[in-house]
Amino acid sequence: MNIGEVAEACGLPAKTIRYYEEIGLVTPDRKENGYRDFPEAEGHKLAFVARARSLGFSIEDCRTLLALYDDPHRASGNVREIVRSHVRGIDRKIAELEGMRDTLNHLVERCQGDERPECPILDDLASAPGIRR
Amino acid sequence: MNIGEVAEACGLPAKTIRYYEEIGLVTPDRKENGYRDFPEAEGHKLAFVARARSLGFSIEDCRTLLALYDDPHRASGNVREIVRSHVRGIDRKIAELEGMRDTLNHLVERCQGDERPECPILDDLASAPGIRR
DNA sequence: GGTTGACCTTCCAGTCACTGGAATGTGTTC
DNA sequence: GAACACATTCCAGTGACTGGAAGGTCAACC
Repeated sequence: MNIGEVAEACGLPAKTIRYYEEIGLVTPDRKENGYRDFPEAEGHKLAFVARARSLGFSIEDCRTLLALYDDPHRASGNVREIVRSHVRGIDRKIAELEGMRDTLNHLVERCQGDERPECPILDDLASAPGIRR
Repeated sequence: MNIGEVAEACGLPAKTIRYYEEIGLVTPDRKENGYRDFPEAEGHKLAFVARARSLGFSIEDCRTLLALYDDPHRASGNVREIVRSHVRGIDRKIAELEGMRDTLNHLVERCQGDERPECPILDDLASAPGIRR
């Protein structure tokens, strides 16, 4: 399979696939003309990585997950722990974003949002702690 | 004020403050010895940016907000619209993360997480669409 | 045989917002 | 004068791509 076909199949841009080869996530063969040639197994790996990336895993996580996928003697407990740890990270990010959103919504509510310059939002940003003397 | 003092006051690392100068967010004076000298107004700007960054605004947003802060003829409606648009972006991110989390939690529930290699999580990742032929 | 156009190749640079480190200069204190 | 904290500049790296230039290959059509 050419890079274009495999890109179409797994939904990743060809550029990204070349990048994945560069960092050693996949290792396609080469045809005589220098074109990459993806055997089925490499196409599967790319689809695997595409799915894992869409679930927010880092490239290094993907590398680890791929290795576990390839290892018939893996323990599913290892996989689950990686996923759980990733979920904890996601939860932290959600909490952080919700904190921001709530603060911002409070500020938006208090701002008239008209032609006048008075603005509680800017006042809040300017009244950051520190500098006060 | 030296960079160290202003860093302490606004809670940003000195490195970050030098970077902010490089990209034109702040323009401290210079003492005879070459050291940066931050007048009070520049310290306020840094605190403003630090607060805005902690609420998730991009550097370019910060630049715009600083300009509005400095403009006595601003319309608070412009500020509010920037913030609202930022909140919409945050909401999109939260929704995306929640989707990931829910999918991952489903997978974790179905995985035994023991010594055996059978793993519904890896099975899911491997059964990504595409490639199927 | 020539030409178009789609596809492929490599390489370099840019993104965002810093962060680390090296090499060097300055200020303060003992 | 030595030690030490603080300051300076400059260069390189992070993560995960993405864009673009310059060129090679292939299939189809005239």
